[in-house]
Amino acid sequence: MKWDSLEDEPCSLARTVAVIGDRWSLLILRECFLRIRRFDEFQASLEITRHLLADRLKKLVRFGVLRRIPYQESPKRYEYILTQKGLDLYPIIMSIVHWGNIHMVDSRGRPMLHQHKSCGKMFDPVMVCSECGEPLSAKAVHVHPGPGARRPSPVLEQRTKRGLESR
Amino acid sequence: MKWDSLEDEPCSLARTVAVIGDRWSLLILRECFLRIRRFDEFQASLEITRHLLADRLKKLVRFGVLRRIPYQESPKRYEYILTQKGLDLYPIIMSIVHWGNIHMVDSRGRPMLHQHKSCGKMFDPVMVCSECGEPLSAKAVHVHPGPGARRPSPVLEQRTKRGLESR
DNA sequence: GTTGACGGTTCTAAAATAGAACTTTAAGAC
DNA sequence: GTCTTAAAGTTCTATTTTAGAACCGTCAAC
Repeated sequence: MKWDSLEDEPCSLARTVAVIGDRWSLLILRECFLRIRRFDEFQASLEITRHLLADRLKKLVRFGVLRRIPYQESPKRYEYILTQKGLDLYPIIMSIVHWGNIHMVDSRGRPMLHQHKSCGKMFDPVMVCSECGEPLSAKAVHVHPGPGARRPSPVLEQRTKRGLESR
Repeated sequence: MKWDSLEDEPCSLARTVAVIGDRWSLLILRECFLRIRRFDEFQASLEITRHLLADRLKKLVRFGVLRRIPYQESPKRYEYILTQKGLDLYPIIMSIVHWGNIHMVDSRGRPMLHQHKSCGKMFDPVMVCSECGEPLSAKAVHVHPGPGARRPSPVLEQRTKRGLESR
C-alpha cells in the first residue's frame, strides 16, 4: 500500500497514521509541544537530516497540523507553530509518553515528569469514557460500523463471511 | 539516527516510537484490537507484503507487545495475541482513532462507532488528569526533568544556554 | 500422489533515508 | 568593500527499507 492511499481508507486510525505515522513526524511533534518552532532548532535537537526535516515540516503544514508563519522580513524567516488541529494531537502524544513511562523506563526512572497547572500535582494521563467518566479498557468496548464505513452495515456481515475481496 | 538508537533515548516518547512508530505496526495493532490473530488474517485485511508482516510481527513479539503461541500441533501453527503490555497500548490507539474522527472524516461521517459496555452509550475517549480528573490540554501542563533525564537537572539549564553539544 | 492451507523465506526492483555539500538572502565585523 | 555568519532550505550520491512476486516445508484431505 502506498502512503497516499492510507488517507483515503475508511478508517480513522489509518487516516491519522497517514499524518503522524512515522518516526520523524512524532519526534517533530514532540519538539513542537516543547515549544520548538524553528528549522534550525528542530535540526539541533533531533538527529534528523535537513532534507527529511524540510519534507516532514511540509507534510505537517499540508495536513494543517502546523502553520508556517514569518517571524521576520528581509531575509524572510519562518517558524512552525501548532494549529488547533495540531494541539488536538496532545492526547496522542501524552498517551505515547505514558506508555513509555510505564513500559520502557530503565532503573533510573522517568526522563520527564508532568505537572498539571490547574491542580498543581504531578499526574499521569488517564483515558475515560466521555459519557460515564470511567477509565477505558479495550475489553469494555464494542465497535460498530458507522455511517462512513466501507459499505452499509447490513452488507458487511455477509461480505466478511464471503472473504474480504477488495481490501 | 538509526532505529536502534531510538529506544535508548532518554525520552519515553522516543522509546515508544521505537516500538510502534511506523505505519505497519500501528495498522497491525489495530487489527489485533479487532481480534485478528493469525498471519494470513493479517495479510488478508492489510495490504502488507508477507515479508514486512513477518518482520513487524517479530518486532512486536521481541518488544513484548504480542505473544506468539501455538494453536495446533502438527503442523505447528501460531497466532499472535496481545500481552498486557500490548493491551496497554489501547489509549494510544483510541486517541489516534479519535483525532481521525474529529479531523479526518469526510461528509459520510465516522467509519466506526464505539460503545462502552459498562454504561451502554456510544462514547468518545477523553484524556483527564489522574489527580484531579479534569480534561487535559497541552497549555495546562508543565514539564520537569525526571530522575531518568539525560543529566541531573541543575546542569541542564546551563547546558541549554551554552548550546546542545551532543544531541 | 495431488491439491490446498498455513506460516513463513528469498529474490529483484523501486522508493525512502542518511550524510554531506551547496545555495540564497541579508546582516555585522573588519 | 570584503569576509564571515546565520537561517532556511535544496541538491547530490550511497545505503537502507519496502514492494511485489515467487518459492518452500509440513501436514491433511481428497
